[in-house]
Parts: sequence; C-alpha cells; structure tokens
Amino acid sequence: MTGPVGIREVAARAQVSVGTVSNVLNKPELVSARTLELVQATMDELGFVRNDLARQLRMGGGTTLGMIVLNVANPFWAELAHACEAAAETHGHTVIFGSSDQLDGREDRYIDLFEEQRVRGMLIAPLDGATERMNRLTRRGMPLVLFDIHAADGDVCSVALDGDVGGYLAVKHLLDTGRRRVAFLGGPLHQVEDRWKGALRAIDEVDGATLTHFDTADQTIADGRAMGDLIAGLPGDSRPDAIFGANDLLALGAMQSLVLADGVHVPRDIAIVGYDDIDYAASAIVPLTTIHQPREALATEAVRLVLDHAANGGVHEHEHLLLPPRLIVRASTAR
Amino acid sequence: MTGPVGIREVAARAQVSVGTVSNVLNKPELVSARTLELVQATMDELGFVRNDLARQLRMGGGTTLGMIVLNVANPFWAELAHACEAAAETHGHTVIFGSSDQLDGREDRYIDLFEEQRVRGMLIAPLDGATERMNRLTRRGMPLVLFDIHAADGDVCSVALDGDVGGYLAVKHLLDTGRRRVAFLGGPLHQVEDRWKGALRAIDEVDGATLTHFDTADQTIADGRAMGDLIAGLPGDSRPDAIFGANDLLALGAMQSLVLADGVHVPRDIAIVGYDDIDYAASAIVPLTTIHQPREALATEAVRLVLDHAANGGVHEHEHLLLPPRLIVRASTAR
DNA sequence: AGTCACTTTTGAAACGATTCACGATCCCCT
DNA sequence: AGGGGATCGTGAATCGTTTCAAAAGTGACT
Repeated sequence: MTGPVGIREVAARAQVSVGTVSNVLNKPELVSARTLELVQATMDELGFVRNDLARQLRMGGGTTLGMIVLNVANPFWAELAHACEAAAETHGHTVIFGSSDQLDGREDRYIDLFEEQRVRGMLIAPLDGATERMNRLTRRGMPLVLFDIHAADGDVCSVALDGDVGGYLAVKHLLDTGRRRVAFLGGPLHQVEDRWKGALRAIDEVDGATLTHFDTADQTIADGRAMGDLIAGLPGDSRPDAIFGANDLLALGAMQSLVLADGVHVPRDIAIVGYDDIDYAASAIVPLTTIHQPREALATEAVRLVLDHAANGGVHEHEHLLLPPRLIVRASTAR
Repeated sequence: MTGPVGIREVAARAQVSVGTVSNVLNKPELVSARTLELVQATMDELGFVRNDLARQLRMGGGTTLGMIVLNVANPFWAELAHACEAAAETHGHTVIFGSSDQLDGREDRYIDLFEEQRVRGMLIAPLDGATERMNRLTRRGMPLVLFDIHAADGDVCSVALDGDVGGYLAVKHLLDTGRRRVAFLGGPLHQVEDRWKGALRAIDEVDGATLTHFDTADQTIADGRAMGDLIAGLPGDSRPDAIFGANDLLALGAMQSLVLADGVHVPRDIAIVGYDDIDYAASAIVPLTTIHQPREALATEAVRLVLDHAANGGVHEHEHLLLPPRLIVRASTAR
C-alpha cells in the first residue's frame, strides 16, 4: 500500500521539479518531448490522480457550475438538466445539481452549498422570481442565470422561453383546424400567465372563439386526468372541442381520461395540444401535438451567459433572452 | 468592493486568532459564549462564506459522493438518484451525478472526474457488471457500491433488487388471476435475466402455463408500443392473455397500443404487469399493476454501505444486499 | 503566594496543486 | 570565443482552511 501520490512524489521519482510536473499537466507545450514522456510514464507507474480540490483552491474557484431545478420528477427539468450538463462539458465545466422540490428551504440550502463550493456560477429555476437573496448574490459578483422567468428588471441574466408566443401558436393551431371552444388546463395561473395571455391573443383574432380556464393545483398527470374526467362529463353542446394543456403532463392526463370515455374520440371530438414536448409526448396513446421548447438552445445559452459573466465580470451586460418555441403537430390535433 | 473575505479577515476584524474562528465554525463548544457571539457577528458583517474547497483539501477529501446512473431519462433512475441525494443528506454528504447514457466512455470519464474531485465514495449503476477499472478502484481503497447487479464474486459491495423474486411475484399473480399464456417483454435478455428466470419459475408451477419471450432492443415506451402492436395483431387463440413487462415503460407502451386496438380490452382480454413502479404507473390509462422496487431502502442501504466503507476501511466487509420487491396490484390485472 | 486542574486562545505547520521570476542550457552567428 | 535568443526547468510562495501542541487565563484550595 503506497502512500498518497501527489505531484511531489511524481517529481521526486522522475527527478524533476514539481513545477515541471505541473507544466506537464497544464502546459505541455512548454515541456521538452523527452521530459514530457518521462513524467507521464512516471505518473502512470505511480497511479497519479490530480487533486482537483487543491487545483481549484489555488486557481480561485473552479470549473464547476451549480444548477437548481424545480423538480427532477418532471421530465422537462430532468431533460433540461441533462442538456445543461452537456453544454457545460463542451466548455470543460462540471455541473452539480440540486432539486428544490418547490420548497423555499431547499432552494436556499443549495445556494449556500454552491457558494461554499465556490462554483463558477449558478443556473437557477426559481420558485418565485428573483429573490432578494439572488440579487445579493449577483451584487457580490456571482454569475447567475435564471430560467424561465422574465426578470427584465432585476439585475441578473435570464433565459426564458416565450410562453406568450407558445400559447399563441398552440391555440392558433387549434383554431386553424376548425376548433372554436378551447379549454385551457393549468395552474396556478401566475405560473403560466404568459401561455394564457398568448392563448387569449389567438382567440381574440377569431370571431366566436372562446377560451375557458380550468384551474389545477399542480401540473401532474393526475391533475390532467381529473380535468379530463370533468370535461368528458360536460353536456355535448357546452363541452370544449379542444384542450390546451399548460404542460404535457396535464395534456397527457386529460388525453388518457378522454380516450377511455364513451363517445369521445381524440382528435375527432376533442383535439389536444400540450406544452414542453417531453419524450413521452411522441409516444402517447395518440401522439401529442405540443409546443417544443428548445431545451438544447436554452441550455447552451444559459451556460454561455453564465460563463461570459464569469469571464468578463467587468464588462458583462445582463441579457434577457427570450427563445421562440415551436409547434410540433402530431395526431392529437388532426382534423 | 471589499476583497475576498476569508477566515483571516474575520480573525483580524474580530481581534482573535484564525484558530478561534475555525473553532467557531467547527467546534463551537470549545469557544466561550462571548467570543462565539463576537466572531459570528463579525462573519455576518463581512459576509463571510466558508471555502469548502480549502476545507476539503485540508481534511483530505470530502463529504461528497459520486453517483453514476444509467440513464436519467428513465424515471426509475431519476427517482433513485433523488432518493440517494436525500439519504446522503441525512449523513451530511452531498452527491454529484453523472449519467452514463449507456456509453462506456462516459462511465469512465465520470469515474475519472470523481476521482479527481476526491469523492468519499461512488455509487455506480454499471453498464455491464464490475469492470476491471472498478475492481482497481476498490483495491486502491475507494469505497464503491454497485447497483442492481449481483457482484457476489467481485470484491465490491453491491445493492440489488431481487429480480428473480420480482419476476416470480409478477407472473404468479397473473396465473392466480387465471391467465395462462404469458408474454415476457424485454431485452437485452442478459440485462433482465433474473426477472425472466423468476417468471419461468412461477410458470413451471402451473400445468399448461406458457411463457413467451418478446425481445426488445431498448426499454422505452416506444419499444413497448411496438410489441403491443405485434401482440394485438396475433390471432386470437395464439395471442397471450397476459403481458409481463420487464419495466414499466415497456408495459405502459404495450398498454397504450392494446387499449387502442379494436376488440382488445385491458385487463379483460389481456392483463398487464410492469416493473419498477415509476410514478406514472399509477396514473396510466388503466392503472398499472407492477412490482414496486423499494427505492428509498435501496438508496439508504447503498449510502450506508459506502459511508461505512469510507469510515472503517480496514474492517469493512463487502456486503451484497438483495432487497425484496413487492407486488402492487392495480386495475390492469383485475379479473 | 504557590499549585493544580481546567477552560480558552494562539499561531505556525500542514493539505496538494499552480505560478512566476529566475537560472541553466543549448544553438547559431559573427 | 563570446554574445544573444530561445527554450526548459526550478523551487519558494501562495490559495483558505484545519489541526494541535503549547501558552495563557481562571478559580479554587492549600
């Protein structure tokens, strides 16, 4: 059992100085070919593994980003986290995650943790807009990017998907295919306000079209099913002929319920549009028309912003990106 | 803009030594009440945040665990990761994640990364059993726990769910409810061998019962749908009257396909059992009977083992836990 | 005043890497 | 032979903590 092998042990064994070993690791072009090979051989022989803690300490904080998502149980966030990890990797950075599970306490705890870890920056999907806490963070110089929120006023960067446009596209599509009585599934309303407004904008463009809000406490499949049951039970003439779910889980839940209901056919009697384009959307019972959120772009941009801020703290201008969503037409809204 | 504030700045401002400040942080009981309060006030005033990198460096590796999951896109792994995070938290540890996405390269890269980060131990869901790489890790003293694999021979700990029992329970239940021609959905076979064997064991107990293997390349909803279509198309008398999916996604996919098929009713004509009890299982079109894997127990035990190994490296005996799964009966197998 | 036991506080030495101002070599050219 | 420029290699200082032996302070008792 050999003791811990550090850069010093390697140096001693290879008969060079620690500085040279360090150069082999970080600036190989400064080292002659012979020494390079010698040192690398010695490293292999001794099974040297660079201690990243020491490295980061010396370099003043590291190549790590912290990310807080709302809820890993929601595929959208899981997929986004995954995309961010990939994006960070292309810049040679690592991401550590925390799931706030919609609890204030956990959000704060992760922020503390990330600060202690001296992360290079944070990517946060905030529970309720930018908190005072977060503003203080940026003021102290911590690069911060908020997801999915229009913090156009706060002094932080944000990357959001244009919910207004998304809502508009979804409902416009329903109207274009001849539907007129649209049900909007989702809540709490302030969390999905943009999508609602966009939906309303589309409705206003067509005479005789109506939009009804069906409020849900959460946004799970179960909530969707409950609403689906409700809608299926409505008398034929007041029953909507289209449903717009504020997220795919709601839409899928409603779809499940309707497909089983007697005398209701999807999409013939009721068309359905979801939101997020999670992986399951395409493989639903009736493949779900939905609004695709460009997750990769979102992730790429968020990572770009946070690293830019980290690199050029001085000249960094806060940006507020609003990415356009895209309509994906599938069977659930066929005529 | 004040410079970086470290333990030294706090000490200077509060007119005490750095040792005292450190004690306030780590062993408050050694510090007199007055000094404690003074130092804490100073910390607040200066906005001190402990540098965990330095802390961990000094303490020789940290309070961090590394976890590699097969695929975050699969809810089972996402939920397990989440459970491990929670379990580690109760021991004051943090978990950093990596998703191998079923690629050898990524698995190795994460192992390297974790080693450089000097994690306290690793939790790995391996692609293909314990690799030589992993054995070498343990030999060098890295605490390691493998998931869901019977590495009874390798010199590492493992925590697995008893797939044999799970398969047995699932098929026994189908037989108990009168079904006789059972289809086993899943593949590649070596990855689900235990479940298959358990299923076979149940079949052998009943005269006239048969088990047919329907191989799938992957284990997604889409694969399940494809198999469902296939099965729905079989002539009535050779068509199975029950399906056992090697995971919930397969079972759900098959269910979706069958529910839409003319003249096939679930569970009347074909009963379905899944495996994993992911969150969506309960809220499927027809709530899915499934084998519940005790995720929390799995996570708790895995974390316990890895930390035990880390704490008592010397006297640590490798354990190979096999946790019993549980049958959850829902509508998809009603008589 | 001196001793003893006990509680607090001190400050220098790690932990393992990176940095950087210098010194050492080597090669070519006049 | 000597000067000039690259090219390589050196090693002490440093990052911000924790640790720990020893010093200092505090009371009580002889």
